[in-house]
Amino acid sequence: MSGDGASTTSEEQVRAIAADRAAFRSFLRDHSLPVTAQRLAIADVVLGTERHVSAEDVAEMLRRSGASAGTATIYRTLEVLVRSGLVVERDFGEGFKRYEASRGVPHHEHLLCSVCGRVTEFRDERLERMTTLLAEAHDFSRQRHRLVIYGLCGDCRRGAAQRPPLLPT
Amino acid sequence: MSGDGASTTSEEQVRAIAADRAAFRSFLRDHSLPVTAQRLAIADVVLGTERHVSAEDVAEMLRRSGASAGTATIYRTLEVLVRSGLVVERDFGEGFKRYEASRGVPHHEHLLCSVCGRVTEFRDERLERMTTLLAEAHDFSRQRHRLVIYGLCGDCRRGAAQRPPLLPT
DNA sequence: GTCTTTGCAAACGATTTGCACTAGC
DNA sequence: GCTAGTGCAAATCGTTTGCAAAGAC
Repeated sequence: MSGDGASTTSEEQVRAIAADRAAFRSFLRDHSLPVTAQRLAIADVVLGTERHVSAEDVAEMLRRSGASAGTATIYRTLEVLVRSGLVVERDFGEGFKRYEASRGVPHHEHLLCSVCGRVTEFRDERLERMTTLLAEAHDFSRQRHRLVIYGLCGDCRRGAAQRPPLLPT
Repeated sequence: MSGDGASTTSEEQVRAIAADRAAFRSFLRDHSLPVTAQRLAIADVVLGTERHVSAEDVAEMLRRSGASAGTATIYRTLEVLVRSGLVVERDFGEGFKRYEASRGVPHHEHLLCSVCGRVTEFRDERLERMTTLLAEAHDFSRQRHRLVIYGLCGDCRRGAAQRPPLLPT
């Protein structure tokens, strides 16, 4: 589980991404949904990055890769990706949604850098248990929870990256 | 710290609310901001409830109390209230913001009922410490955090309140 | 060929802003 | 009276939807 910045794409990740792409094609077929060039291009972009991308990021990344798709198509395809379970929708209270390849990874928390917008993930078992107990203590049945820690990432604290979130390579 | 539902307004709360209203007037004077009827009406509504209200809720509550203010004024006044420190802005990822009287209460977490929209607050010291440590472990300087636990409140679990969030009395 | 997707443009909901008018102080 | 606030309407932003043309199977 790594951040949004450095794209240290390991052998293993390459395999995981390829698997996800194949899974999406299967999902489309299994649900009798046409496999269109746009859907594949959008899936490639979202499944191919570690980043937590916005719909606008996706449009930008498509443009860079030569492909393109209308705004409506991007949103509609992101919805399909979410339904397929390959992508998770996130709302960090920034005024827009972000989408993250789920990679079959269990629930995890997020650190959001207030300066560069970089998102880092981490998982903590104690937190899982704690939220269940806290909910119970207040007569709630916990369904899910969301923890976001806002702060400065290492780079920004050291004055390195004062720039806006870098789009992926 | 109680929920949004039952308005068990205790003696102490009445005093706290009165104090907040006075504090807002002082804030306006101290900053050479005109004390207008609209500002006071909006402050009364937001400071006078335990609920986490949306801008629309405020409009509705104003209407009920006989007062009224344009949408723009509501948003502009909410901003002043937030700047004064008497009110805190919240985003639970619902597509709109909520505002909560801060009452000088320290940071706390929220439980949000997926059925009736009720919000319950709680505070947990371990969580405060834990988030700082978690951030450090990932080379982040923690500024603040936000935890929301989504689930079913007791009433909704028992099938009691299937209705939308009740506006306050 | 039939049925779904696509893309554009219009529609949306929450929030913000421009500007003539009104009200604090 | 001078300055700041108010209200309305228009504008904005992210996202959704209607609909004719285009593409998957």
